[in-house]
Amino acid sequence: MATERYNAPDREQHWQAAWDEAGIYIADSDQTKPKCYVLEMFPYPSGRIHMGHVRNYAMGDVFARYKRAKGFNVLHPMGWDAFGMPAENAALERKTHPATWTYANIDAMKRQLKSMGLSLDWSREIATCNVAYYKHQQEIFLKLLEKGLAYRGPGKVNWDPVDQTVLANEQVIDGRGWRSGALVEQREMQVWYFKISAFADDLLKALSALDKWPEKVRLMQANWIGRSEGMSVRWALDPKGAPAGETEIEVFTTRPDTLFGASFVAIAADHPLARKLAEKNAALAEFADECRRRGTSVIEIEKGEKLGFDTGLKVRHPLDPDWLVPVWVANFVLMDYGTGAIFGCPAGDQRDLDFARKYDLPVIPVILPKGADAATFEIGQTAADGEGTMINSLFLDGLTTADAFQKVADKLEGLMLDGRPVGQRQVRFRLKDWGISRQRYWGCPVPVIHCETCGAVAVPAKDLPVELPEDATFDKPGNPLERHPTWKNCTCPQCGKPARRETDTMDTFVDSSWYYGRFTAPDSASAIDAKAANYWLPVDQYIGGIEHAILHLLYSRFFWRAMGEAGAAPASVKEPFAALFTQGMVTHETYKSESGGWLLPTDVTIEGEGDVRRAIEIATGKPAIIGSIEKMSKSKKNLVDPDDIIEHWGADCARWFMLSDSPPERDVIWTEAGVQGAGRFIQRVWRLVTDIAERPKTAAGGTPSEDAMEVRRAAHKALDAVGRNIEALRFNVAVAQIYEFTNALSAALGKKANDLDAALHECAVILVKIIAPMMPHLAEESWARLGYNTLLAKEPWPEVNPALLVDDRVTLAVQVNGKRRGEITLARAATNAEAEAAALALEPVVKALEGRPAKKVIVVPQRIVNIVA
RNA sequence: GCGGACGUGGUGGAACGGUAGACACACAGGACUUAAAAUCCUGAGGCGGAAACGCCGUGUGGGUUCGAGUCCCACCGUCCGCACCA
Repeated sequence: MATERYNAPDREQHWQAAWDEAGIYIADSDQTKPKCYVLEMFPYPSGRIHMGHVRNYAMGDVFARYKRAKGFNVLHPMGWDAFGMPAENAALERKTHPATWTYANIDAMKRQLKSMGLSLDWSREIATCNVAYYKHQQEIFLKLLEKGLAYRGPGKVNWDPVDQTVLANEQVIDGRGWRSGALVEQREMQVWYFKISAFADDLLKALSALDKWPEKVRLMQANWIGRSEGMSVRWALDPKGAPAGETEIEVFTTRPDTLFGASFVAIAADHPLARKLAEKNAALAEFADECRRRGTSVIEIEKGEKLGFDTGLKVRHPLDPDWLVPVWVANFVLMDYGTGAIFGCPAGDQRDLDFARKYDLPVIPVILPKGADAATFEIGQTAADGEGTMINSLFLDGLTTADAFQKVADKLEGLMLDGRPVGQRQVRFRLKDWGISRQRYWGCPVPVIHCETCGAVAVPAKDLPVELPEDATFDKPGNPLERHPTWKNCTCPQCGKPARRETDTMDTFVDSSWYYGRFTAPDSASAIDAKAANYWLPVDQYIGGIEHAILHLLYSRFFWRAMGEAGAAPASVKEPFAALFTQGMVTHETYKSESGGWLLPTDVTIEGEGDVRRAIEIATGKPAIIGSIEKMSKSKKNLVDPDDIIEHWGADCARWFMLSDSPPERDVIWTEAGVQGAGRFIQRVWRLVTDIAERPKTAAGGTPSEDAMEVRRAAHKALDAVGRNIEALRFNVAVAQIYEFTNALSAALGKKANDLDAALHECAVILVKIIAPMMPHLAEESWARLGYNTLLAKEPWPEVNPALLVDDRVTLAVQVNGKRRGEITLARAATNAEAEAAALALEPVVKALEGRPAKKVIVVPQRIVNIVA
């Protein structure tokens, strides 16, 4: 029967308008209902959405629509992470104001997102660059300042000479700015910090309760926070050659048990002692400069050698004053971890061993590994850094490494040097305070005034917000606030004298550290409405890219805690995100022209298949090179524009393809064939629905036919499986279940039972409802076609009929010695004895047994029979 | 170097310790058509065989188990993260 093709672009616009008009995605203010807060990481308004967004938001939308159908009051908001460098770069390049550029991008992207048919509550839209948002951020900042959770301090900062801005350590990649790619220089300046280190222990401990987070993200955060138990140990400096006033070196170690294996002490190039020595030692100064130039990134240091410089100074061993140990400056010792000084135990640490071998320093074995022979044990090129028994360590000999730790720690805490204990047990974290100062315009101004008399003074509440001046100039790099003629001039709120406004703005990670809270009451007069936050938070399902595993997610966890302590948010909710899902990237083949330039997928045509598959550059007709499959990126031009796809195939098609096949946490490869497949399925559903809609809807009485029962069982099994798989975000498996059910439904169309039409209608309704979260427009159109005049988007998820989930006959595999020999089909209720008898009677089984009796028969009901011969 | 993840057909991938390869893509053959597209049907892990069927098969080698893609050990490979964290 001929059916008109489903015209996706046309119907999609129709239904989007209908949804908008009905306002069905506005979250209900009734706080007595069970709630579900679904959130995808909000986008930076770059101007266009990309396929990664499509995937991210499609996933969140499926979850949100499903939960809505399950009766939850769903909050599914969207906003814009709208501050940041690109707007300022655009201003520089195109002479448009960052605000103009940003809001134009927001408009364009909002239109694109709307065309995807996402069930978003746009009434809660937030743009972080809007003063309505950032004025609250300034209030929060001042509360943190009051609590001592924000502070200004000196810091060695990473200076990006291209972006003219400070980068957090975390934002420097391979010694280069993570956005600009420029080589980063070290600079010393006064900057603003958030005291995330004060929460290190809590942020670490609370990770274990985040059981709906991926294990790998929790692990990455735990490693990032980096708790280590050790002790600080003070080494007296031998006066010979020591600069005036320098009498000791304090090191931090996690292995005080290996103290008797010490053969050197190494300090960082930036250690105060090294600096003093360098003043009078040109060679050392040169060495220290070299260390700074090399940066601190792992890869550079790894490729380079471990370098040291012998200062000629000596320190006295804390447990043996007659034992003098040389002091070196080493490039692998970092000033900002621990005390910037270590003691080297080559026998117990691989890095120290490499260093000792290179500079010919003594290697004293102090740990005898388990199973090693004391008489013959020696250290070659591999350090014994594990557990074992202490040797060559005087009073520690014979103890385990763990016992030795405690014994030596006790001893050092009892020993005195200049009236203070030589050693102290300490817990240290590698997590450093979060530097938030940015020397740029397009960010939230830090609401502080600098007065020569009063120092840094908070802007009084009545003077908030501190708004960005609109008439800044963007004709050259650097901070437009700094060079603005009037904006920074003000009077001190305390003494009234002329003063200077802080020109730093905040890191955009601050903006995204609390937006999820603002969404719960976006118009609240205070930053956070406690009642709304308590109802909606935590976010029940947060979805975003793995690239935010540490920074954004850790900052948010910290910031919500800090807001709680400062009274800016209810302290009852500690963790903002109850469940986290990190989706994989969208990848695509890359293409290059003969001359080596990257080509867009739309610049080439593909001919042939498999081994003879080749690409032709359309513009020139010349062969193009098919490259590797990579993450879609502007630089490699392997982009597919969501607009093109949606215009041609429809949003449902793009959504469906994004959810099919690849597990959501893994990368998905965008292929033309895949989209076509999704498009075909849409037409197939449409034909099915149309066919069924044209049948009479009468129900037949009497005993249901087996044909009807069969297709109904398929429907309810799919319904059950799809629900559970959406709940678990296993969209690819849910898609497969739907395909399977669709196949069963197609097959049933040709059957003739007189009660079939009623069953088919029931099945079509189920089909339409289970595809609805993924392909909402097609589902809505199908729903109407089936004769309903309500909005499907408001319909509940169907109830599973448990009786239809079980088959009355089941097939069991029959194995002999674990090898499959056949199968038997039995009544579901068959006993084990019946199953055993049926299995043993099976011809291939008789043959395999060759007349031997079965030694043992294992029957797993409804699954398998295994005969052990 | 450290930490983590992953290895299943031509491809993407399924598989509570229980019939490996569901489902899809690509492919081949057939039906419909003047033809194509669309659609429908059929086939397909490898080897051998006309077939029945047999053997092999989830990176490699061991182990646990009646039974291992799944659990354990060792290795190989690929990918990701990283701040030599003392």
